[in-house]
Amino acid sequence: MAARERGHWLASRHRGLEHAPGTGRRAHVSDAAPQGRHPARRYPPWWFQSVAPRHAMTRRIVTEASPMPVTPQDDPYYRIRHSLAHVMAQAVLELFPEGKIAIGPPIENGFYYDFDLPRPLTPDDLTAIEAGMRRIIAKDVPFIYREVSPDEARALFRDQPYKLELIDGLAQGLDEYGETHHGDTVISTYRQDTFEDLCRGPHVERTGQLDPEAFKLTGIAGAYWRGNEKNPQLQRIYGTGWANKAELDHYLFQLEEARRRDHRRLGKELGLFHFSDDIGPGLPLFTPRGEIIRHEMERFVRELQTKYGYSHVWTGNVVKESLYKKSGHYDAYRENMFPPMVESEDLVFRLKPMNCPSHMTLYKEMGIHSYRDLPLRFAEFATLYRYEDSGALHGLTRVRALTQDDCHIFCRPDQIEAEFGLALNLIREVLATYKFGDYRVDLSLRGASGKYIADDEAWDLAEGALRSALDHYGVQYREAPGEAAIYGPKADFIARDVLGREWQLSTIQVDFIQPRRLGLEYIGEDNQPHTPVVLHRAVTGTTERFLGVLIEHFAGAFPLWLAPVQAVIIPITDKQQEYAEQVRRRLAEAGLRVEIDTSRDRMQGKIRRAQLQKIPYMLIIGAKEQEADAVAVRMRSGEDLGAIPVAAFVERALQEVRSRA
RNA sequence: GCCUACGUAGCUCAGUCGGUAGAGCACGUCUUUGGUAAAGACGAGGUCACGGGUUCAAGUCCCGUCGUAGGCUCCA
Repeated sequence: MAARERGHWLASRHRGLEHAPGTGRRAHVSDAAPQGRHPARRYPPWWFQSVAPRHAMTRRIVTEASPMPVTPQDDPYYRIRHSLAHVMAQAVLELFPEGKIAIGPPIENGFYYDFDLPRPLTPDDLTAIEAGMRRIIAKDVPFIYREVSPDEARALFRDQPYKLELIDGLAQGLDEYGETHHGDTVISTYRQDTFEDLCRGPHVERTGQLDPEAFKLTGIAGAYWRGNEKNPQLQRIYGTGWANKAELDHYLFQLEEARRRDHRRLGKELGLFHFSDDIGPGLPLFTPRGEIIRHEMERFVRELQTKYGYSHVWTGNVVKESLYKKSGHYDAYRENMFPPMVESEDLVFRLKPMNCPSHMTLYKEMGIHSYRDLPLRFAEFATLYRYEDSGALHGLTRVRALTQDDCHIFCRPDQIEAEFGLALNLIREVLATYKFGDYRVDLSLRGASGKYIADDEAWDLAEGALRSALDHYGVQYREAPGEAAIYGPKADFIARDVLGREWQLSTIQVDFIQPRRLGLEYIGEDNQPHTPVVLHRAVTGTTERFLGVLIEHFAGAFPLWLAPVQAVIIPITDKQQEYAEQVRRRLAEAGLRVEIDTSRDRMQGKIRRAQLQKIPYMLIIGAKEQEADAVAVRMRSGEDLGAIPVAAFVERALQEVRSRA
């Protein structure tokens, strides 16, 4: 059903930009059924994969063609987790002897197994299953390997339809995920105790080698057989498994830390935004404090864009539906647009789900363009509206009203490399300011499939330009064949936050197709009309989503320039009220966001509240400070700077704001 | 959209076998005027998401709707 499958030229054109860059949430290594065609990823046990699969899934917006399986070579926990999956399957079958088993691989942090069971599982079942697993472990039975012929395998699993399907695939040289398998296919099984499973291993030698205190079943979820929504939905049980209890505890602690940083929780605690049933799902409301952060974020990108030679345009929020019929979005994107506003049969409007048709229309309306006028860089911070599936909504990171820091660069083919480099620099500066020091770049290229627009010359030109720009700026990148947009290659910037979770933030895409389709032109040196190239580019992606990421990245403790309240004045007694107001006015006039805590609490209470609100500076004012025209500065870190003259504090704070430190 | 669970005061949560609703924080009033993470007392605050149903009686049981959470799918 997806346009991409129909091979429409627009189908993946917006994968990134028109779709909030980075909202793309593709399968993550730990969750979806492995597809087995990605290179193995190596990681130490305490690296960022230590975040729970469930969290990782919602947080890691990494663009992967398909999830990468954990493989025995690169994961010391493979045997433990794979063995736990088998033990769990045995425990489940002991409870449901008629249950059907599907697949159960090890994943980051643990394992899962998919079942087709006569009734839905409940959390109580998990407890019973865990108990069953411990009994099996206590038996200390061996894992026994054997190879079988396809016919033997079919006989062995005659009551297991999912296994039979796997066996048929194996017999045809496919692996267990239906992918082409390299080398000879050997059908093998592992048996422990009463449970024998189709499996290539490896496993631990005996169940007794599994620590009964080092695993935990973490959740029940629906999952489609082989990840295809047309297939029956199975019940998946997730578990986490480690070498010992200390490791499990460490992992659970990290989960707790991730929960503590959850932007939905912090957004509420810090009073930044709300969702309301009266407004609608996926439509966030920003409080005065939340709006300040949005404003500062946009102001920062706007300032930089201006410095880099971008101009800003405004194309509104409502567009005639007919434009999207011309651009092709109507067919490819209709499902994700809010329903039409019908004035008459010939006059139908839509809320704008992406900027590019509007920007390209503006380009045309502005008259005939000379090659000398290019590049034209149209940036915009308009809010777009997309009717996301209800099940896809998630806090600020997946919303139905999203504000992109979007830009369309109209240029000549020979300008692509320079424009790419310009965008690259801009992105690097922005990410550095937000303290995303660790990021990587995926260069998404054409794959073998036929979904790409055929124009080898244009593709080669675009790819060459991207490569040389990346090389020129010394950016390391990983090639991702088959990940390009249909109309051209792109570069996705994947940043890692302080917890090591990855987020696709920025993206730069090269589009040779849409400008042609919408009839854009410029007059070349040869006095002939030419079609410009359009670069789609986003820096932080969308304000909403990036704010969600920032909240988690900073755990709500924003740097001074972003902090909604930069300083709170804490008078020790009522006698300092007047002086406090005087100080407040001086700071406000200097451009600082400052409040006085006028509550009747004692100083300790006011400090506590300011700490919990993660306000960068607490300015304590008592008789001594009033005497000295000073404030006693306590920082959010707990550090006490002692009494500082008001003017000196203003200077210090302004410097910190200006440098966006 | 699909699977499962959840929805009780502004927030975080308790509420047993069906018998007219509870705590802490926040909020208000009063007392306390304080030196770096919570002073004390009193008070107000709920159509138990919404709509049906069963029952003498529903926060509690059943059905539907909406929303949220964790996954799956999607992400053009």
